[in-house]
Amino acid sequence: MITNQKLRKQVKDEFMNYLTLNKHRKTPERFAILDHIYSTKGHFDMDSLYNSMIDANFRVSRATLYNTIQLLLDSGLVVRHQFGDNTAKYERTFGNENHAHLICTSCGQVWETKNSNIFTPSQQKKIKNFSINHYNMYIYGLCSKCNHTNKLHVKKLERENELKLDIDKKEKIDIIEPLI
Amino acid sequence: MITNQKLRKQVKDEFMNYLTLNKHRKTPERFAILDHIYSTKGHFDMDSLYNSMIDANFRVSRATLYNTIQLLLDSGLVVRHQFGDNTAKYERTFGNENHAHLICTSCGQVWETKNSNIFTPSQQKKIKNFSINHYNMYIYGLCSKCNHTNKLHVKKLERENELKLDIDKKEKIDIIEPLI
DNA sequence: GTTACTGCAAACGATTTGCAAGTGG
DNA sequence: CCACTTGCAAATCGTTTGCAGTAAC
Repeated sequence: MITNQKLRKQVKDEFMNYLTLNKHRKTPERFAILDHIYSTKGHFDMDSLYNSMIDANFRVSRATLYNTIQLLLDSGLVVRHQFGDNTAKYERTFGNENHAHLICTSCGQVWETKNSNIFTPSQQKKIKNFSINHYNMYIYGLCSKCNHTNKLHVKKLERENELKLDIDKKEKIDIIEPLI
Repeated sequence: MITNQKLRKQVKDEFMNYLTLNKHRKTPERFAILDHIYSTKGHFDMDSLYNSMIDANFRVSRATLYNTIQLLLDSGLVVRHQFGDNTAKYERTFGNENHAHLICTSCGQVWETKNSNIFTPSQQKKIKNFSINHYNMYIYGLCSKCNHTNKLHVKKLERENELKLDIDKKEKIDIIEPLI
């Protein structure tokens, strides 16, 4: 288990290399943003990053945040997600387990799977003419709470409409039954 | 092999059911939009959908397109993607092979894999307390063209900087070597 | 010193919303 | 004929950009 202190040093070195190689300047803002991102786990958006940096008494403009996040994406230290809404979410690349995202289409909450080895090396070999850097997997469905509510809702609607769902619809609903 | 004619009828019936069940009105705009989407394959965004409907001599407002696409998402007939940029892309759910998306982080082009059975039933069982409706897989990396350009670029930068990449960086670059 | 970077505010563009007119049930 | 839906235009909101001042190199 790598310590957070060590990880922060490693990614700083990595970023330093990236900036040197690509002839970008090493400003305090850039390292502060990287370090800030790597001092917490989980997802964040630009607004929460901005607020959390201000709260930590580090004055930085939104323009600089957007500028820097692009460098972090390019250097592979941060990944970008976009779930249901139109606000981009970001996540540090290292120090997180390999995981897929579970997005509830009803309440919008996002969960993560633990240690999902969905993408094995043998499967990677199948993909020709493309060199993989990283991947994101988004699984849409209903969380247990919404699934429960939804089933009651569908039943209610069926009754109200005195209408039976056709075969296609039935198959679809079968798919979204809870998996033990 | 299902004919496109038959598929269009099926999804229309499905949409009809959805609208009935949820007490939404069956307007000509809604069915025209669905049918328009299911008469072509591939990705589209709201702007291209709007223009292509106008070209097909069907006057519809953007407000109605956004309204209707939400119903189509809710009914599961259309899926939404958001790749690198901040424009949502959409895709019809049925009549497409099960595929993952390959996104080149350099040129931004998007490819699809054919018949990728990445997500097997046994893997689905691992996910507890979540009922899966559908999933999207986004694989980021470099297409063969950009990968070639990038390797030359990195070599050039290394020479210019008289700098060897450290171990971490080396490992990372290994990952993005072409896979046969 | 030169040039890239920062911060600010204004611009941008995709999406959403308010409201009057239209139409499905 | 009621109220949901459409179309239009204005509003919204995340993100990008232009520009003047600042700092990395």
